[in-house]
Amino acid sequence: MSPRTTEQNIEIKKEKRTTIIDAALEVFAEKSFMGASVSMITKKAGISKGLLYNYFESKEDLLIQIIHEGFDEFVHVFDPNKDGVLTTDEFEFFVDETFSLLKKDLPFWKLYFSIIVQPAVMALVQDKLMEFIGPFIQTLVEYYQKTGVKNPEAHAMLMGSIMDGVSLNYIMDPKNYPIEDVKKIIIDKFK
Amino acid sequence: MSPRTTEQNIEIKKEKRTTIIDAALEVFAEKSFMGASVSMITKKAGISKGLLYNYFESKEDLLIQIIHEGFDEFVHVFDPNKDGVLTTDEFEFFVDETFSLLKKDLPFWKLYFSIIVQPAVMALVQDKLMEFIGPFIQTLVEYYQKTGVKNPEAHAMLMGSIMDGVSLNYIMDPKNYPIEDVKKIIIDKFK
Amino acid sequence: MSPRTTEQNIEIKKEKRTTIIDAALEVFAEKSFMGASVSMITKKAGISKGLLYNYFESKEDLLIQIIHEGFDEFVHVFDPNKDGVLTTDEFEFFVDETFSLLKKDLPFWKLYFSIIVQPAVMALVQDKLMEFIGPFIQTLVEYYQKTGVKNPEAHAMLMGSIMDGVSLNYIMDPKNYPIEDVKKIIIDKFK
Amino acid sequence: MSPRTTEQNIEIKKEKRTTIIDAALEVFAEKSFMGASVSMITKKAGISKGLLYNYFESKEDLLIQIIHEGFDEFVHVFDPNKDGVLTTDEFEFFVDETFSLLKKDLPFWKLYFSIIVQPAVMALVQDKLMEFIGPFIQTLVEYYQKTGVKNPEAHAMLMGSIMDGVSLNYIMDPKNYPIEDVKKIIIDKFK
DNA sequence: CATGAATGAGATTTCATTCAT
DNA sequence: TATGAATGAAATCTCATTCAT
Repeated sequence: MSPRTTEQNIEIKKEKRTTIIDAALEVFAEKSFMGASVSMITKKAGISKGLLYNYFESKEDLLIQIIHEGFDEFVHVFDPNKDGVLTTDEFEFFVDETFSLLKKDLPFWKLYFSIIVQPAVMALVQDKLMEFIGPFIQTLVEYYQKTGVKNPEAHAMLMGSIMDGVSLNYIMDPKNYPIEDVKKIIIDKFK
Repeated sequence: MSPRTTEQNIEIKKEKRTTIIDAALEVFAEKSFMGASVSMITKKAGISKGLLYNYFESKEDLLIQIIHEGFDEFVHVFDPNKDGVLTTDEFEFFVDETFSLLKKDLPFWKLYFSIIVQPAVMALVQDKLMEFIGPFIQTLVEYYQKTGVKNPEAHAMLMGSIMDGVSLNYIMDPKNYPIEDVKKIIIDKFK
Repeated sequence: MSPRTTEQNIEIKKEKRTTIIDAALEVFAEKSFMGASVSMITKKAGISKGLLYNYFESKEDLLIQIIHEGFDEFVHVFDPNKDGVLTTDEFEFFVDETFSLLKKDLPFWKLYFSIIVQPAVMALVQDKLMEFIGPFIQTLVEYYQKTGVKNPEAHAMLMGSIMDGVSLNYIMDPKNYPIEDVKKIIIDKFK
Repeated sequence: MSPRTTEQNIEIKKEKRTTIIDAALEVFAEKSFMGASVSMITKKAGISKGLLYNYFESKEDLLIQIIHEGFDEFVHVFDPNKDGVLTTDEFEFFVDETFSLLKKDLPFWKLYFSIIVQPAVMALVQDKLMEFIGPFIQTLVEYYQKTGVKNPEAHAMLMGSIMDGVSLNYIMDPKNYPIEDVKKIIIDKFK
């Protein structure tokens, strides 16, 4: 039996880590952070309880890492224009891309919404979320400044709220929510 | 000598019940249902743990009663027009009234949003919520049918989603959210 | 409103006391002493919890008084012959009377059997029970000495055990237990 | 380094399970099911409260498993003749074996008697008990039919009651109960 | 004499986390 | 790296008892 190479070990670790995160995401989405137990997660991941603690320091740490990585990936994917100022076409792309990302990782966004409505849990990931949401809103503010509406800040806030509201309703019932029609109306009215 | 009269006891019960519900609402709003403990609630209410169970059968029962009473009151207050069809003026009133109610009972609506994103908790109050949300959406659909837009269902869904999104953002930071400006934009664009 | 006379008050107290004991007996019989709660008893008796403590010092005291009174009454009724020595006819009467008493107060005897199999509860009423059971067995020993069997002590123990065994099975299912036939066999074989 | 082997874990589980059951049996025998607390059991077993729930779903489940296994073992040991019909010699063996089993596991039979006198607890194990007691009585009925007594059913019931009564008295005070002499009288009179 | 709201200790149960292997 | 038995703190809930009225 030759020992595993370092590369193989790293690969194995990465895969197992992903397995755990995926399982945790599903359980968190269903039960929320407080309602999910470590047992549920390890059972779903098909690993022992002890092993989870080789990868994450605690249940809280697991949550934090999930959120951090989720948003890092999000920011990576979602940045239509490096300078942060949107053209009208980019605004359309922006709306489109947001809902497209939603579909790709429903459990993550379910977790996101369950976190933001729980101050006690929100505190754990507040910084990371702000790091992401801040520029997002800022980009919108600048966009509406450019379009010349009277109250760009309120427009940006509303637009952000709409994205939240539509996302929230979509993830609760993706099958029946008329996301495409809704998207068209949004773009039509808010571009 | 003589025992407390029945009237006195009823009065005591009513008041204490309200005390408990108010305390529970605050704790639920802060920690969500799963994250709130009965100890936290009774401590905030200034009573012993045991006493809560003189008033509510269980923590679940407490939640259910809070939700039921909250929505019963809501429906009582919020009914712009008995026939369920809105005029444009009533639509304005409708938007206005929604946000006005929000302000009156922030903890209740925080609880509401923390529930709808937790399937396991949502199941406990699903029926009651649907009883309330169904007609709400239906009223919007009928309104948009009357205004003659191309896709009234999608408009209604979007409008409902917007109310959710704005409410969600408002309750998370009522001080800084430009609710009045946002309301004007909504009415302007969606009436 | 003239005040109640002392006699009336004593009468009322006695009746209420009986009401409580009867209720307690039923609940104890169904749930056993440990499984019965004071609430169950007061509910069944139709009184407040506080009132029970006007009549009995504690749940334990209630049990003790029930047992004491039950056996005092039993001894009062059940004493075929003052000198404690049975004739054959009296032996028949003795068996007959035992089962007859059983029928008259099933809950009491259910309680009795649930107590004797619980050392921790038995300790509370041990003395009273022994006060009653001792002479009972002694009478049987003397009877079998008189009949000239080889081992009167063992006969007496067996006879006592039989009375227990039959009683136990009878109270568990009075409708279906062939108590009359069984009695005949006992008298036939053990007189 | 390497985790415990599956065999080791199975071994540990089996032993600990036995430890818990033995402790529970002692506590149940002393306090009865309702009067025994999980704390008492785990303290006697020398384990933490939490661990009991790795082995049994609940206190009720613990009781049920004890009863099931107890009777399964009993039926295994106690089956004088496969065809279920006793000869006179087998009847003697039957009586003998019953009391012999009693001696081997006093706490179990104490538990048994404390259960049958508590309807609320009896309900939990009713089925299992009937599964065992039914054939037992049936075998006796057939035996007395064969001996040609007038009322075989009553004889069988009485015989069952006697076994109960003697057992009950024996387990309450094994040191002083003249079990051998009593056995002889039973066999003499009821064979 | 009578009520039942209230308490607090303790019951059953859950669960994040540790650790021997 | 991986296991899962084990812990202990804390959760939900029960209940005998007290006490203001």
